[in-house]
Amino acid sequence: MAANPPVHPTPTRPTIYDVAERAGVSKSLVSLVLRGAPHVSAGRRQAVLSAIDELGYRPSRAASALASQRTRSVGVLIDDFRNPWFVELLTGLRSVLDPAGYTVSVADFQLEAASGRNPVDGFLAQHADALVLAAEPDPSLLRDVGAPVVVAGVRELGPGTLPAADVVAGDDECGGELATRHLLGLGRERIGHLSGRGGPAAHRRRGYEKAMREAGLAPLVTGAAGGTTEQDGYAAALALLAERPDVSAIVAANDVMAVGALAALRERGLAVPAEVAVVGYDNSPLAAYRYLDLTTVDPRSREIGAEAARTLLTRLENPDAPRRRALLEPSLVIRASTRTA
Amino acid sequence: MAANPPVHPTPTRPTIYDVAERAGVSKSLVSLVLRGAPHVSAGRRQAVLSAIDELGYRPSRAASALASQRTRSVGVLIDDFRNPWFVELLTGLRSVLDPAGYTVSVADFQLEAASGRNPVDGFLAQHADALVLAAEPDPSLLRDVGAPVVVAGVRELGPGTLPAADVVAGDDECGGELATRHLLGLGRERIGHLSGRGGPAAHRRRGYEKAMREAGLAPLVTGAAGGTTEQDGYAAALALLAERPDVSAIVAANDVMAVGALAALRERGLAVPAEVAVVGYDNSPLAAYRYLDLTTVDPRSREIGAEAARTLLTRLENPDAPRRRALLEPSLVIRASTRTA
DNA sequence: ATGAAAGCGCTAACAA
DNA sequence: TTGTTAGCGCTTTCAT
Repeated sequence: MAANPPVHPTPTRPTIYDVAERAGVSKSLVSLVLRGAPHVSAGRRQAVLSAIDELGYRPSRAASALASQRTRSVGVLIDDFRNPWFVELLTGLRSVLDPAGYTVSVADFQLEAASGRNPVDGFLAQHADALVLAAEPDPSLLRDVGAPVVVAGVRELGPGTLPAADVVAGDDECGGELATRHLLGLGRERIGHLSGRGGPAAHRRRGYEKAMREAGLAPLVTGAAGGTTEQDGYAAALALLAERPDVSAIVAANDVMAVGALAALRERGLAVPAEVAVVGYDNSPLAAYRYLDLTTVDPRSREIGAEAARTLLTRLENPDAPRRRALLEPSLVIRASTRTA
Repeated sequence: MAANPPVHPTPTRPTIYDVAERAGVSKSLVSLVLRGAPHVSAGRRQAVLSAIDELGYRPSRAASALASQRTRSVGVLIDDFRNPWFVELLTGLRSVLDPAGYTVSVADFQLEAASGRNPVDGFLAQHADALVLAAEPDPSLLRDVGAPVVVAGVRELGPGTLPAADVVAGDDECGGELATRHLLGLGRERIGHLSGRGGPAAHRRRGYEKAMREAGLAPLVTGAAGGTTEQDGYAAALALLAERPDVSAIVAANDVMAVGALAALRERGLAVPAEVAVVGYDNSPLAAYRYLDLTTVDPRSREIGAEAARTLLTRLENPDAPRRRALLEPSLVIRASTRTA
């Protein structure tokens, strides 16, 4: 069939060829200018730059990736977009990846899994140069990852997983201790803990238990087999109150669980912090809401992100460097939920 | 120079060539199998499939994008990762884009802007076939977007922007009315509104004002020049209370602002909902927290996402189809913050 | 139903 | 300092 002449002059995007022609140079020179090569004469560089501008040229990542076998991009796998702790992590990551010329693309583990896709595969198909895991993924997802992986924010992966990955995380055990000792320092002794499944929760729980034992007190944990949402926090708090109606303080495995606990306490007519003090974990935006004003452990997610990025860059330069494993020390943010007069 | 033999057997990923060789067919056939072409004999198809499996082959998106000039990917630009309304939107988008074989990649406008990058450029460089804007972006970012754009969730762009974009959004004006009429139906008459900058807030405000006028009441709006965060909500609520200490209900431009208002009301010793009823907007996860239990307008973000995706697919098939502009009707979710008795 | 061959837009030696 | 020249891995006519 005869092709109809296109109605609009085919808006095919300009290539280096077009730029080169317009600037009166070769494509290689254009490529050099784009990559900021050092030995290009000012005149030619300027010519190329204006040609780029006039044509509205944008380099094709696909072509560049194909030719160079690298994308200068890193894939970041977030645990769950609904838990906004990742925003700070991302900010930290970008603060070092951006200046280094890397692009970051993010995906949400929950969402991907819900679609029946393997998010790691997705990044690999996109030729991400490296992966950041801000999640505790199923080990099976990680077989044959050819790219360097940094686990950020989660202290440990399941047994046998990814021995080669670098890890940059908050010291959750220390954080659990910190929260508990704060409460002990306030004179509270009947301190319960709301926990959940998964590595981070387990470490936080361990910290709580350690602090309790060292104070000669018996730990009391609920919810350890459940999830870590607001609803789970609510349920775990009810369980705690049922088992020990006289609790005087609660350490939650994260901020949203702490909010769930607030609801349970209100239902039982217990005043916070007067009768029961509450500490969360994550220092999420939630904890700072005036209406909640939650004391919380700050894992310093932004710094974790920055450090993870640095680790990544190092690993990219030197694939055989020894495995890195950094634990950042958390700090405590004291707010109204533990402030007694 | 003589190439040193690589220390590790170069772990170069397999290509269609490798697959073809192993399966004893041509590269073209492999490509056909990958694309699910109809006229391939079962035997060869099987051979190719097992070769793929044995080799752990993953197609290179870069090569495919370059050769086919399409990526089957759409870029989604989120307003702000901190406001989790986008999660439902994304879920809706993916519910139709996934089955259609499209990949979605997301970026956060705030984060990108903070890095001094143009997020739209980023998507374009990645060869996204189309863009979804779940934000109200600066018009200047959108010059020369060669790809179809669908604006999702935000009703209107600034003047003169992107006349060619399709729009799928919630009817925010209707939502504002809905919230206000609900309060009026409860017998409240001294209803104030907390507003903020930007299109969505403006529409919601208009709905509130309309409902008030139709009820013969004088609207009272604060915060219209400010932001839309929890802090802004707190400040706007204080301003409202200063101007009209006897308010009996508050409509907030979104859920986080409503939470800010709760704090202000508590500070003033006003009981919710007994003395002051509060309505939010977005039906975000926040509103469902038991401790907050906020009546809120549900824009039906998931459906907006699905509809936006359908619109996108249509546009991709037919670039010259007439511009689409759909407004979904919001509904009200009634919770404790307006439940009297 | 299957194969051959010509690119897609760019990078990276190498040559000049 | 700049130009030439091969590909990178895949898609896509066009033959067969």
